Amino acid sequence: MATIKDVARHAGVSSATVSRVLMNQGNVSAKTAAAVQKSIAQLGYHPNALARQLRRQHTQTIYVIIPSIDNTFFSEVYRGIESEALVHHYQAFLVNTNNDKNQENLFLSALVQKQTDGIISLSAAAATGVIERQVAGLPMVIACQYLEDGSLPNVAIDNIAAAKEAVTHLLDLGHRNIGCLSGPATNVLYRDRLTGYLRALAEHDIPVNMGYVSYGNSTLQSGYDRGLELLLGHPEITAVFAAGDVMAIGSMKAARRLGRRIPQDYAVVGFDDLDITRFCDPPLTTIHQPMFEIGKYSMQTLLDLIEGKPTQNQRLLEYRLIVRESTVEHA
Amino acid sequence: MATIKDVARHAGVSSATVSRVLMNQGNVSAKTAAAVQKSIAQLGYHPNALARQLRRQHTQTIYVIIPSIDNTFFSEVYRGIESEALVHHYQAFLVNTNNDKNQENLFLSALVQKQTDGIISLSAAAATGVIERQVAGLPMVIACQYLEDGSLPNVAIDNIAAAKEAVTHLLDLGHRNIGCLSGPATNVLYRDRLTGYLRALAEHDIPVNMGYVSYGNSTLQSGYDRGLELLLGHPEITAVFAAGDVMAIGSMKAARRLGRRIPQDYAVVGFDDLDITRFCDPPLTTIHQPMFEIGKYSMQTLLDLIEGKPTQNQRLLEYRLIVRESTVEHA
DNA sequence: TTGTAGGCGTTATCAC
DNA sequence: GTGATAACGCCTACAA
Repeated sequence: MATIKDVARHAGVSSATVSRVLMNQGNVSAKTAAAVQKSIAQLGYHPNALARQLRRQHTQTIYVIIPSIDNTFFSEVYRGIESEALVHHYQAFLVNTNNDKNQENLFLSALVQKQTDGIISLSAAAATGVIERQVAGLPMVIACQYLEDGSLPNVAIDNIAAAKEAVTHLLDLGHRNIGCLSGPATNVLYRDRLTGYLRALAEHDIPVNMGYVSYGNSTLQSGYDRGLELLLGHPEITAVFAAGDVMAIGSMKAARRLGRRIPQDYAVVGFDDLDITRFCDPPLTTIHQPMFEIGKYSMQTLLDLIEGKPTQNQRLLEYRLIVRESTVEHA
Repeated sequence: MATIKDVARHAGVSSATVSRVLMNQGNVSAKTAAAVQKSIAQLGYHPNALARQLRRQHTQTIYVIIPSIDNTFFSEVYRGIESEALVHHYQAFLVNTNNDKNQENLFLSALVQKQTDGIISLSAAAATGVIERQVAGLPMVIACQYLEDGSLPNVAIDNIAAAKEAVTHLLDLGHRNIGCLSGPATNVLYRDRLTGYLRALAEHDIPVNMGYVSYGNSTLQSGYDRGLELLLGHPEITAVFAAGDVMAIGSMKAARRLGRRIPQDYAVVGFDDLDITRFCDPPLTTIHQPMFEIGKYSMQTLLDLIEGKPTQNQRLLEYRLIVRESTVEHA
């Protein structure tokens, strides 16, 4: 690989001059500039980002930590991040943790070493405390999730309220035996949504049957498995609140398999409003999360952090219930 | 951020010694090693990867270029790459081009500058020639796609043969008016699948009606839109071959909207075998691609390239037709 | 307008 | 076993 010195030699100037034309920071005669450009082209020279960043002490780079790359929810959030990053001339890269706490830790530590300018994490699996110690001083924001001690800025929606609204919708339709397909209890997000579910029931004086709540892992298969169990174990259930669209869709297949018609025999409401919810049969009633905006605001917050500006520690965006055809009045 | 010098000073040794314990490369007395470790912990020192990589001239890092992060097909391929990378102590990062040729070019050049050890691209949108010139010498392999001049190693399946098999399945069921939902004609992949479609028809002496083929962009919405058009413009069509599951699923909604029953009135076959195909209604007949293996072999090929070993220039993996309930004998 | 030189944080090669 | 020291490729005072 050609270095700046090679270019300098080739153009018969000093490396300082080459550097100047590289950052086209005036102070170079048009003539030398042209010569240098020519040499650059001829040698196929690319500046070495490692050296440059080492020297400049910043990278114009941020990394996004994603818990599971195969959930389109995260893709959409990421698109928001990316678009905002682009505007500010930052390059966004991605890492995938596969929902693995160790992976997350590993990446966190790798990223500090990589001297990136900042991190946005869509995961908060690693223990609180560990995270902050890892990144010690490196700008970082959490999106969609949050740390329970509130130590890192985060942007998300109010998951408790949203879940409560979803379940209330079911209650308003007359359902009384409502199942809950939750995610791993280790995840604040799912704990919050479960809380919302419980609160909605409480407000309607419906006694809680913990046998009605099942913990999956937000895959289609687990939505199917847990959904099947739920229906088999508690056939009196007429509606289900799934704490994620992916599980909701999995559970719809389980219901079909048992001969339940959706929504007449079994109403289902999801969470997230993934694209696919408009295309499944029937289209899914769900909570819409402003994924793109979450991404965008996370990036803005991160930029503020990077630039040392004061930042809001928590930003809650608007969600809304989208009623489609998977829910209907209880017969 | 503490540097190696800070640690050295704190432990009362030279930075060379600290470096030695960092790479625990013997030649350090147990006692000093312990002292150094202690200082490292106390100062919360993390080696600066930039400096290290600059010095070492390699990064133990590879980047994967993904055309659209929201297609779970790529996620699965990526998982294969990642798992293989892990084994060989490489860190895999991701970049997303949003199917944008300029983005792809931009990233290519950014990655060269980043001095990454290698690139796996699941996209080949940038013009042939441009790509090679960009990466000039940097190990790179293409997965799922390929360059038409064969200049970069690639691993994929035989898309022509696979598409032909899918369409032949439809023909064998007695369908004669078969639509084709293709992707952008600028993409070799979709051109290949279209070729497969045409060959199957030719082999059965079915005259081709180019009005039966429609070009979408592999989103659900576009599957729906193009599917609707197709059915509206050519109601005699009884089956469709979609060159991707995502479009297939979109088109199923279009068919339902027009009152067509799947598969009785409208048979549909997809391509890829995404997870979701097992969970939609009816489950989708499709071509299974060994996504994880594609990823794994790409990474292996890349490693060979990095280590200067000889590599196969093209590796074609096994696909297979999975018949589910979205296709049935033509009435 | 241009060149010289020092340093970013490491590691590797020498000596001792 | 340990410590100077040079170098990786670049940028930026400072001089000229």
